[in-house]
Amino acid sequence: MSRSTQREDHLKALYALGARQEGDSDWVSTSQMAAHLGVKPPSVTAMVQVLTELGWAEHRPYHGARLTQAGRTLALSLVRKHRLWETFLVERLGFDWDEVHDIAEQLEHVDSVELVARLDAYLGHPTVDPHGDPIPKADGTFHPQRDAVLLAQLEPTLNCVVTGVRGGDDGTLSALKGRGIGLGSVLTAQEIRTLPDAWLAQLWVRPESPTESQEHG
Amino acid sequence: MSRSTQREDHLKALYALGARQEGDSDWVSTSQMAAHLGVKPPSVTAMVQVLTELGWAEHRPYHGARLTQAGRTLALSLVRKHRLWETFLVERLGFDWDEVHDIAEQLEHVDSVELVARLDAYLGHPTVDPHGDPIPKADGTFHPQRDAVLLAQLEPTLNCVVTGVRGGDDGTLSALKGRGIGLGSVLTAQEIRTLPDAWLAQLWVRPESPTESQEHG
DNA sequence: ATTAATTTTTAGCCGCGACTAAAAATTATA
DNA sequence: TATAATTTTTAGTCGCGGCTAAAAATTAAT
Repeated sequence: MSRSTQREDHLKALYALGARQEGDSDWVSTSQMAAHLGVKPPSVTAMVQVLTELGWAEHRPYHGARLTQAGRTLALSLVRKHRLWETFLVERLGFDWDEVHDIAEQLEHVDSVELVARLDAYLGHPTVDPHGDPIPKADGTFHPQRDAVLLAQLEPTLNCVVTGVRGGDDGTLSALKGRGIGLGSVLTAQEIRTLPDAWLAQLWVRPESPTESQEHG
Repeated sequence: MSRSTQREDHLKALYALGARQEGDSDWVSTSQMAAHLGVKPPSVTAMVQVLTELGWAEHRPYHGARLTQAGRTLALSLVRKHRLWETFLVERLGFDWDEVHDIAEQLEHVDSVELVARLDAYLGHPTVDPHGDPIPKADGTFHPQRDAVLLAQLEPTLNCVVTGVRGGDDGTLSALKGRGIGLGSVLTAQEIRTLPDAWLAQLWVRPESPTESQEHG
């Protein structure tokens, strides 16, 4: 791998752990990042200092790190690549949605703007990936998830349709598949009560009326 | 990039520089490899020793290195991945054949046997890549180039059809494109006499009768 | 057959990105 | 508020894969 892969992974971790918005309440601790990346905290401290020198992050010692605007833009381009490749793997190569994360993790580090542009066009400029997560546009903007809420926040009398899975580690994804739950799955209010608590904070759903049911294609 | 990318690149260099066949006349010098890879000879010596420890190469000091059977198998799988990705980039994403080398160079290091298998199937199990080079099968065997000869060896009265380009550096490829020469191009005997000498040893062609002409799709 | 020129290897160094152990700062508790 | 527990940073080391400079082997030339 190119030597900048590690930097990109730290940048993505910073983004993924909540440093998404501007503001002063979104600092991420080095130990959080370390846990996320599977390395030890001192390694993160060192890398965060590199990111700071590159102008991609700022670091308040003993307090945390967060992305600069430049860093956020870069992180978004990585997320974009990741989700476009996942879409390719599922829609064109026929992978299941719980198999693609590790491969996309490698593909996202391939460096070619032309490649990303052509892949995007080839896939028909998709706005969401196979997990239901939105795909940032080339300019860094999103099509936001419309009307979606986390299952934990759904009123307990409502049915819903699954529109995405937060996080996306393969363990959860294959567990969901084992229960027959995927993008577009309809969950009834009763059914929801049988689900493990851990999933309630991970499933994005679009609410429906208590009685209504809906097909998906 | 994963740390083994460098090892893979050295392995490919060893393969590319003629250590393809079994035998005792195909030793490759470390300086040859160094020039090919854009590094200095001592770096190659060190890496060749690593490959030797892994059982992928053998090294006779001051004489050269060559692949073991295991190393050759691995090198072939890299060539296979490279050429499958080139095929994808040209046939599916619409790249020109002179633009894809660097991108495929990165894609070939993505590690997933399942991905290669599915990509191969998606492309319809192609036997040659966009440069006309044969794509090794998963078991390491080739469909050999049928009836092809280098243009330098063609009898000067014969017309021919271009079936491949040896080497494949982007400079030559775009120069060829500038002259309107690509896979399937028909070259007449007169036309051939106008070509730069350097190309005669790089173009694979299938001979035709002196008068016959042929379409290509 | 020596000696000279070239090639290759060895020796020693550097930057990157991990690590452990120890020091410093912060947060929690008494 | 003073002290204890925790978190974070600093200090120092290591492996990888490059590098340069010097030594060793090979090849060429006298």
